[in-house]
Amino acid sequence: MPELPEVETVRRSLLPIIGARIAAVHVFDARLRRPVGADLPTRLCGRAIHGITRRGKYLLFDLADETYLLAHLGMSGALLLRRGDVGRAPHDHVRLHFADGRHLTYNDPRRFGILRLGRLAEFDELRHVGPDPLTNEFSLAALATLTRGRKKPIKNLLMDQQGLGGIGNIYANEILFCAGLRPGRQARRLTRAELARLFAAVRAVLRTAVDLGGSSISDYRDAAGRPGYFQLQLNVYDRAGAPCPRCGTTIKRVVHAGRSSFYCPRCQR
DNA sequence: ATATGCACCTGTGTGC
DNA sequence: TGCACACAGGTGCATA
Repeated sequence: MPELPEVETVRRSLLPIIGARIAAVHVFDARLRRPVGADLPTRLCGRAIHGITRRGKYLLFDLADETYLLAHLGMSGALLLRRGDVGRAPHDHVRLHFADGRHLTYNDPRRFGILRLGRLAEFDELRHVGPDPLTNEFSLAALATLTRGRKKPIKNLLMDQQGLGGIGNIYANEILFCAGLRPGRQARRLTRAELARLFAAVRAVLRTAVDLGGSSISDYRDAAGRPGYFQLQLNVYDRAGAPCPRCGTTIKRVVHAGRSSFYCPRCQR
């Protein structure tokens, strides 16, 4: 479910918990991709949320004293901020209760997500997260460096979190449509002009998707339960057999490195 | 080093 | 209706 635009939308929808103090923690099921630490409740209780930042698809809750709660939503994770008695729904795994009566529930049917407490330097998963494509750490020159000498398909390079943090399968496909590039093109074969189009497309697609609150394809919601609207703007993702919105040619599906790629054979070269 | 295949887990849609 | 199978927003490890 969640790529950069969805995670950023969740982050923004969680900002109202800044300042809230954690009064109780319930771990219903610790079996996530990494098991939730048995000491999580003890270590969280009494702490307050001082800030929430994002690194690629990861969220970092600042708990002060150099301690952070690291969260990743995997393929199907959601964080829901509510108040009152809501019971335990299927796939509710962890719930933080705040002193003011609100509570934050981590729900994840596939359990590919992560909730982990520690210091920044302890989070080895963050070492594989490259620069954020929406900041000025990312530039045309940086994109050119990333692609230099790389034989893999440009789509898989865009999805490599070590190069750029936050692009997943939906947005890689949409970015390449916007840039007019086939997903299977070898990264090192892109011309200067194509790299410039690609750079602009990364920025344009991700910014628009954040503005629209991400893509709600089946069940993605932000922390307040609101859906995103970028799914209404998808040009190629999951549209195999349907007409290209620009030229009417039938959208094709191929597989690159085990992930579905969608493209218009006429608009994308 | 680099690129791919597969496993992890549950739900959903499709075809027989 | 039941069943088998393919596929799904991600990542990390094993393998060439």
